[in-house]
Amino acid sequence: MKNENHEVLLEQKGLKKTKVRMALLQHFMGLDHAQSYSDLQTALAKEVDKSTLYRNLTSFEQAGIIHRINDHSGVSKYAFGESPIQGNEHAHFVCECCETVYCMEGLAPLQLKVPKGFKTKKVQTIIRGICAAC
Amino acid sequence: MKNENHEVLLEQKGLKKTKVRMALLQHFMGLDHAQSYSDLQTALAKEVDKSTLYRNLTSFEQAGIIHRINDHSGVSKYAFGESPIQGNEHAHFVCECCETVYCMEGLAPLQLKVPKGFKTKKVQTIIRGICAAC
DNA sequence: TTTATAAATGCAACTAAGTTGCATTTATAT
DNA sequence: ATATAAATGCAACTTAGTTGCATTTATAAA
Repeated sequence: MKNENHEVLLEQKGLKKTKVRMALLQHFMGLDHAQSYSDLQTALAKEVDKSTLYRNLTSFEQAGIIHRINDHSGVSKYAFGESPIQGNEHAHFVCECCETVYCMEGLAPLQLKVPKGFKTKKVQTIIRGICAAC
Repeated sequence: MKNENHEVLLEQKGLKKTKVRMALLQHFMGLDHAQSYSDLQTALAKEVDKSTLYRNLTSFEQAGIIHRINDHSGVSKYAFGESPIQGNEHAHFVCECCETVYCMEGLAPLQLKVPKGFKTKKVQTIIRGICAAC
């Protein structure tokens, strides 16, 4: 991916093109699995301030550039692309061996019957198993 | 539920009958929704030490008395009964209005196709919507 | 009933995630 | 070139959850 693309993306979303954001985009695109805050902190060689990082994750999430995933590990993870609960319906796969989280695109959404009085809006699915790398 | 039942349950699981545990069981049984640490801390009038509470939650979970639920809120919640990923297969319903988490018993587990190299072990489902109380 | 002992409790100190207020810096539109 | 709104960095904070250790308590055995 070229820097050009990142700039266009940020502009589209009305976000200023800053070093931290360019580095973040660079890092997210081309990754096939989700990143925690500490993964990101480690990956972004030039130390980025904690609050700056979190604020950018929030901005990106609101802009639909990334989505936040809760995988039962206790910490949020973030992956490129829109959220499954708005727009891009997909499931998440958590490897029980390496704890890596992948987005599984194109899985049929499921229908579940709920008790009287309850109204389903969205269904979120986490698949646990062993990933291709393990 | 009588105290008798709680005592029997603890004995069955090889756990000592203590005040904190009896109070916890008392609280969990008869509830139709999940509790966070802070819910529990508030509910157990007689202040219980944080680590004692967490340790008991862990013991109860290991004994299959309660199970831990991740509802995307960032904090774990706990509900009476065995875990859906061992034994008691069920989905969790999260109310988008009041954030209450309910266990939905008897929902059919589903088959999802994953990419080559990935192996599914368990599927966890969170249903988001509006609950009967809202 | 007393006593030994292993487990449970309470406390303090800690880690790590995530948030907030504020002063400074920087990207961008004019 | 400059004004301005947004982004950054910093410090201080909150809350979830954990750990080590000394004390207490439930229970089983004498």
